[in-house]
Amino acid sequence: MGVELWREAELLAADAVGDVIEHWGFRKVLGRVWTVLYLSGETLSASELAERLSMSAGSASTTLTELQHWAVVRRVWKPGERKEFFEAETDFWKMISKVVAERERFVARSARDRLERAAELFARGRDAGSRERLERVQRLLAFTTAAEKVIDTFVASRRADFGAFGDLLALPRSLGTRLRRA
Amino acid sequence: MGVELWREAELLAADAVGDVIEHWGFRKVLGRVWTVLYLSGETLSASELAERLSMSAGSASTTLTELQHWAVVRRVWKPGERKEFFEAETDFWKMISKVVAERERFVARSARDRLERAAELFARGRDAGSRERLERVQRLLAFTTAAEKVIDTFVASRRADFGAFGDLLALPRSLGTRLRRA
DNA sequence: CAGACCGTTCAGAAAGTTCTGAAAGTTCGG
DNA sequence: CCGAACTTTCAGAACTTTCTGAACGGTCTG
Repeated sequence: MGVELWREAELLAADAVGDVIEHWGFRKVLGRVWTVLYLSGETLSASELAERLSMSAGSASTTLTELQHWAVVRRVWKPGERKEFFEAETDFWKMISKVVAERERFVARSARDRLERAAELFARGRDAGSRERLERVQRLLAFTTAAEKVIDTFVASRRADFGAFGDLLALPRSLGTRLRRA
Repeated sequence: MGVELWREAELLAADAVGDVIEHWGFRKVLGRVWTVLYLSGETLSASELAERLSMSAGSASTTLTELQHWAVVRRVWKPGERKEFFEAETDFWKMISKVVAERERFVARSARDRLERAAELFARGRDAGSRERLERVQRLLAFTTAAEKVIDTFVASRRADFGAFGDLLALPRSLGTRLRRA
């Protein structure tokens, strides 16, 4: 009877965390599963988790593998037990630095690659449009470089300073303004 | 003839930025439209943008309104012109602080509200499961409070320090360990 | 004040994502 | 090596998000 009460509360909390996690670009269930594990304070089996969150065995398997990949959940072997058990990681820094190091770095990198290809194409053009755009795409490139630097610093020191982005994107005064001054 | 060349490059760059922006939880088109505006360096009309990115007039309208909401694009009125024109915001800080202040704060807030309701429910339970879970959900609450503080500091100073999260979630030694010690 | 022009809205279409359930795969004890 | 216990994989279903295109409403011009 007491159990019904906290099961409801557990789902409420799990869903709240699920939303935050979804907002960070992951699936909601990832947050829900982690939360149920965290609140339980002990290890749980995949089937137990599937049952508590009414999800299929398949989904539980996929979700737990993914959580493990992000180092947010640990697989625990128990001697004598056929099933595998899982426990929540509680070191937030471990979790977030893995995500930032892997995922954010990847995004920044792939954006930079593509911007570089675009820059090359602009550089080939002889017309005014290409020349102007080349200059601006180079600003975007400087921006990705700065972003990569912030990511590295963050992973190393747990701090991020966005001051450097200040006016990286600002465009030089327009031709009209320049002429007026001269 | 020169134009064909840079139009392709422009789409490449726009799509690269689109991916980054999507990764941040917005629609890809938002990034694409901003990029075309940024690279062009001048104001463009909604129809011009729709044409360059092969999107419908409806989509262009919705997208531009949303970009404006995030203060990432400005609407510019030109005397004598029937259409409205748009230009890209280039002050990165303006853009990101608006997003963080509005969106991240909202997420943190709503997660906290729901965790508080869950805590109340756990507090009502008299059994051991509820008591243990109450303690842990309180750690999650402390976490959201810390997160809200980081957000405020970030908006005010352009810097974020995640050090405080360190061991906020860590659980006390388990019963077994405690007994072994005593 | 009729018609062209422009921006917005919204129902339904299209595209994209996530989940289920069943089948195949793996491991282990007997 | 058989069968039970458990996990993984994946095709298709269910759901969610995003886009299109047509209709509407406002505004300017001749």
